[in-house]
Amino acid sequence: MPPPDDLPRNAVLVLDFLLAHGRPASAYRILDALRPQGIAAPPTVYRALDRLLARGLVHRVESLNAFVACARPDHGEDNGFAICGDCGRVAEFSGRAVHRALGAIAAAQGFELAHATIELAGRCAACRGGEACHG
Amino acid sequence: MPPPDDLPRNAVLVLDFLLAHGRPASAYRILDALRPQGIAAPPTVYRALDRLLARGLVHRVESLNAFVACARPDHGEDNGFAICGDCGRVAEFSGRAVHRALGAIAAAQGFELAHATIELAGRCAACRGGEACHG
DNA sequence: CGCCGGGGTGTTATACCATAACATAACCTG
DNA sequence: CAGGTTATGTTATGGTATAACACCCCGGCG
Repeated sequence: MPPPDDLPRNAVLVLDFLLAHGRPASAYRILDALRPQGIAAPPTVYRALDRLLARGLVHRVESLNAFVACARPDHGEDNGFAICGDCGRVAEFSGRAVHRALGAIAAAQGFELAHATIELAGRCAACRGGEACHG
Repeated sequence: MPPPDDLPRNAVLVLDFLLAHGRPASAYRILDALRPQGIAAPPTVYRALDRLLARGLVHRVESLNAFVACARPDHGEDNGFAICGDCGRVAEFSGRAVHRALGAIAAAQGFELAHATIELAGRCAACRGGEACHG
């Protein structure tokens, strides 16, 4: 079930902008860019982004508080980004690649690794066990 | 050169709070907690956090916009966090562990993996080559 | 002593990121 | 047409982060 192309108008506007932009953009940057097309307030942008995120057509880049068009929508869910501090472009790589070797990824791409952020979200063993763990 | 303990007063207050807190806290959460100790404005907290981050005594958790005391300051720089969506606690693991197998980490800890965020920051091959790449 | 300098701090104001809450419009369907 | 659903518009607000400037303490030094 590939993502159907029946995206609402605003989602299309946002996605087209991100694709043309070629690097991550903050929601407010998107907002400014789309004002001429009638987008006037933050919630409009965030709603469009929510749809696109749900379809896996864009990703959120946590360390930038920004959003980027997915380079390869056939990817899995847990992707990585190699974020260039100079040009702001990102190289997206599959989460499976992480199983290989994180260090090798950077080296193979000629990427000078300054900092890696790795975050897993879910539920810990204690909480899965049904115990009250908020103490 | 282990980090000397000559931390300024405010950094000590923030670090002590984070250690006692046992999980990530936002800067404003810290601010609220330390008002009784005379901390009154955001910049005070952020300055203290900057010092602690520089010494590796706390880490920033990007996906939460929050900060957590480093569980093991002997770690390397690029650590990962397994963030429990229920209790908010994080398990910190060494970046080297990522070289093993990300999936195995979650399974071994009994952590139910909902989402992984992997971000590398640095400079891409193009920018390292000295080319103008901001086009 | 008087001067200077730097680090740490305090304070105000502001910019940026994100969402709650509510109103409206378009559309399909019975 | 009535009623539901989805998308959108609008206002207001809350959460995150930093710029800019003033102040104080303390130590070196003429």
